[in-house]
Amino acid sequence: MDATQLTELMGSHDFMQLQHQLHHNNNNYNTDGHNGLSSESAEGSSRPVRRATRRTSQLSNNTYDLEMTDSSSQSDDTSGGGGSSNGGGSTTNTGHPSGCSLGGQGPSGRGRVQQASSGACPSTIAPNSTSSNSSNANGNASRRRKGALNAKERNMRRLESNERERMRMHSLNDAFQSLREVIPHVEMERRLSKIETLTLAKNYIINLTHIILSKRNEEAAALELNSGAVGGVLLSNLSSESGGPVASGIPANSNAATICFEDTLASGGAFDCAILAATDGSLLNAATVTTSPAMQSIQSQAIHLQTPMEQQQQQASHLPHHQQAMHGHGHLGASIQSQQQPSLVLNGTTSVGLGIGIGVGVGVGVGVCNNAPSFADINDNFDEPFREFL
DNA sequence: TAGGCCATCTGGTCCT
DNA sequence: AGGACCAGATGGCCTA
Repeated sequence: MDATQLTELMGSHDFMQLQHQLHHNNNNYNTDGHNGLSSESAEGSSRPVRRATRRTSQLSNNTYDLEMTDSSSQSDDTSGGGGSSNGGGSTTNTGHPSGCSLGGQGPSGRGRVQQASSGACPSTIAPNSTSSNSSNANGNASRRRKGALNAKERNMRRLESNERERMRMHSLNDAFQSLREVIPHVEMERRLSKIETLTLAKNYIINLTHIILSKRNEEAAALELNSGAVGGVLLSNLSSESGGPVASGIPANSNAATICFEDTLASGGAFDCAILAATDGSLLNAATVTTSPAMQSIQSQAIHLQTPMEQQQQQASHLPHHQQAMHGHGHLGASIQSQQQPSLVLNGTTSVGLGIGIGVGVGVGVGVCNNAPSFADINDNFDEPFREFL
């Protein structure tokens, strides 16, 4: 499937299909904790094959002369990226004759947590060796001899820095791989690139957000029809941190709202908040969107929060009904448009009461929902993901 | 062969 | 002071 097809698919917002494809991809892509780089994951994918060789430690083949006195001279020999790595297809550092491995570093490791054996891998770094050397010298660096010793230590530090950087990048790549595994995407001949992964993740989040809003709008409409109550969801427990979504970047008269929901997908209870757009007609029609179980779960939670009590509390805000309206939904009919409050917080830590109502609701034009400022005023790229996948 | 993507090295800067 | 972070440089691998 090429990028054009991806674009079309994303344009359809058929997340059920995406979810299906996600499952399919999860079966195809390597998830063995090796960053999807093993050769097994390379079936039909060239990148994993290539990167399988990259994952091997360059240090395994680097023959740093720690006795050299000029670190700049060694850099000429060791720079050049993957070129110095072994050409093996294994992910287990087969390049080193002694089988030394710097791989297997967990993504959670930060900094130097790898304890390499300098004895078994003379050309690799013993990450703590320097510190131990320093400790052997009673930590008195000022008394170190200048000249060759410093150059030697510089080389060692450079090697350590290289290893840390390598591990850091590995962790980053592991995170990318984790992201690939949780976002639905269509099957491709190759693995998603980093930029594709980020773009898709962003779009996915935005679409999820829209789905929640759409669902909420429908529910609000239903409640109004049944009881005549004012639609809307109480904004509860909205984070009021100064750097939070509400306080940052949303004009007081903007239609933008903030939604915070428990991330049921990946973060295990973390609270993800996203700034939502007031509708400008770009919102999805929920009836046309099928969602993944996780998304449906989110939606059900959203519905659950729409209680009459919450509606009453919203009414207590004394905001005119039409001013409480955040936006209308282009697909839901005029009777609903002036009663949408696309603010939904499922969880959080700090209540700010009428956060949305104050920060967002006030000043929204009456009955001009579709013409009101949208999130695009805040983020010009907001709508763009819906027009084009990548 | 050009371009895309990537891993790694490297030196500078920021942060604790 | 040392580690994290960042961006530039370099070169390999792959596809069109």
